[in-house]
Amino acid sequence: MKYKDGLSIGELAGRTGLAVSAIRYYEAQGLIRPWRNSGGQRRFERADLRRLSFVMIAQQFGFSLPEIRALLDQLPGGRTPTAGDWTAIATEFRTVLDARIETLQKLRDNLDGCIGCGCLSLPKCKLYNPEDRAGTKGHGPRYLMGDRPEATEG
Amino acid sequence: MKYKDGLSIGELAGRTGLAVSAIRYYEAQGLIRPWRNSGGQRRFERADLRRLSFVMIAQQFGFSLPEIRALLDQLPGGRTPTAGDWTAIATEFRTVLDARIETLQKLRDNLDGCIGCGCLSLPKCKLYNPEDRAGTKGHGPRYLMGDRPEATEG
DNA sequence: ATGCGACCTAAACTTAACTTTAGGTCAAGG
DNA sequence: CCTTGACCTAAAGTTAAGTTTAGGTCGCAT
Repeated sequence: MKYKDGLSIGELAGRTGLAVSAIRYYEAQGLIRPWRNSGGQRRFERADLRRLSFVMIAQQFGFSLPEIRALLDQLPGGRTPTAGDWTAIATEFRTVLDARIETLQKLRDNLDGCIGCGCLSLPKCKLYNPEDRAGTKGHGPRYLMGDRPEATEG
Repeated sequence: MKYKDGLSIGELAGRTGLAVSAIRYYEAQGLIRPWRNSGGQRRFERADLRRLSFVMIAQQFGFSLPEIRALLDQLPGGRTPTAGDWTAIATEFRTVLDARIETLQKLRDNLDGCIGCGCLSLPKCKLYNPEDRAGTKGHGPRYLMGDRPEATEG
């Protein structure tokens, strides 16, 4: 198959290491927009290799497909993205990554403090709601590593 | 209800911020082992507050319930865990955390390099299989951010 | 002793991110 | 022309980590 005709889904799968079914799923989620040839088969641009690779990397960082889609939607619509287009996204990406590293470091430091003092459950323990990730379901506050501040220890 | 009689599941839920259904689920997964009163209702030790808090923290760090269970299984069986018992687990925990932070930093640094050079898809890009988390399903290697090393860029 | 909220079990439902299956079509080689 | 593997769609299945529902029981205050 000539490059001008685009890549088949199997070729894309071979290049990226993704399963064919996963690529179809990504299309259904709006992460990628192949066109169809006369026979109804998907055809992809070479730039889609980069798009899919970005999806894979972002997933490793814990991004959900909708989040990744939001990032990809910033790429230009009418033309093949340039290195500059990708750099803009990578920069945004990096900001999130920096924040995540910082959060982990803070958590680790709190844990260090708790190892040192052996508390791990008392109100003075700093491991209270360190990150809001787990509390996003509307269940109210969660009191970590033991009792609530006003509770007495038995 | 007196403390000697243990805590009810509702009390435990109120203290930890967890849903009652979640606590029952954790029991089903072997993370916690309440006894039953004469009427068949669950009764928990106060030490279980700490156990559940640990579960919540470990989840924030991305641990799965089976992984958390493996950690908790290291606690002594016959007696209430001491601060020292918890410290041993927290130390192990910290090791994993350090490794995770280091991985993220490496990834970020690779991303930095790519922002600088604008490659983001060429074989020289370092963002190849940076972490094995995504590749644990037996799908073979995944080639990130574009083409495989031997592929020609079009 | 009675009513009501807290509790019980079992089973079905939920979401994300896919894979698998079933039944058919396309495309390229011999 | 014919076969065969790659491709198509739609729908059902999968896993983790729970929640929700349905139908009943417990326990405590009045």
